[in-house]
Amino acid sequence: MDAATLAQRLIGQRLVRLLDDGTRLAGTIVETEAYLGVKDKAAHTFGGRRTPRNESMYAIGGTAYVYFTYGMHFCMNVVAGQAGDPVAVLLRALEPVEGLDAIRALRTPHHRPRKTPLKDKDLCSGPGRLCEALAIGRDLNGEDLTTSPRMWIEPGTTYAPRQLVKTTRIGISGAEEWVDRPLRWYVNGNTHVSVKAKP
DNA sequence: ATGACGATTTACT
DNA sequence: GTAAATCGTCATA
Repeated sequence: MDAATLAQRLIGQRLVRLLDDGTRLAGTIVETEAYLGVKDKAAHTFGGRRTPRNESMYAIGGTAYVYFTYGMHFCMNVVAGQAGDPVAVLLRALEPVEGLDAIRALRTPHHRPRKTPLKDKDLCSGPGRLCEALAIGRDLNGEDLTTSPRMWIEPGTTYAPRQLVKTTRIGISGAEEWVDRPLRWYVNGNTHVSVKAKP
């Protein structure tokens, strides 16, 4: 499937994470971005670049591509294409629905004390935040979401196409003519979305 | 071996 | 709004 189609279909579905201790965490996907592979200047695989880091983008659709960035955050993608076609969808925000207490704890590590308690809308509103919230790290890179006992996708809330906002992607200022391509989708009015488009 | 740079988040002014 | 935090990765040498 192409990444733009998958990005829209993932909105409303539920990302589920089962921790080793049996805790079940989950959130409804409310914001996604499509990365179109070798032709997309914003994608890690632009021009066919293939390295140990982005290797799982070349895997079959349904694989997780988890990478580390800015020296401190993870981001998670769902690979969209056939094996060898490195297109994927970045998950940018979830509306947390299961395991809120555990999620809050994961988002408040002891080495990073908080001045004020986190509001619900700040728990999973960003690609780095949602990975921290669901304990998604290196060990889940390359995970097959269609068979994994640790992380998978379930049906969730159904949103009509007209409830989705289609706009530009975030954090890709160096991508030249791809900067303005509308390849980000989010649920209109949902408070857990990371960055809203200008009205 | 080295250096520049992130598909970001947080706190502070 | 601005800036700091923080380090794995990759291209260059």
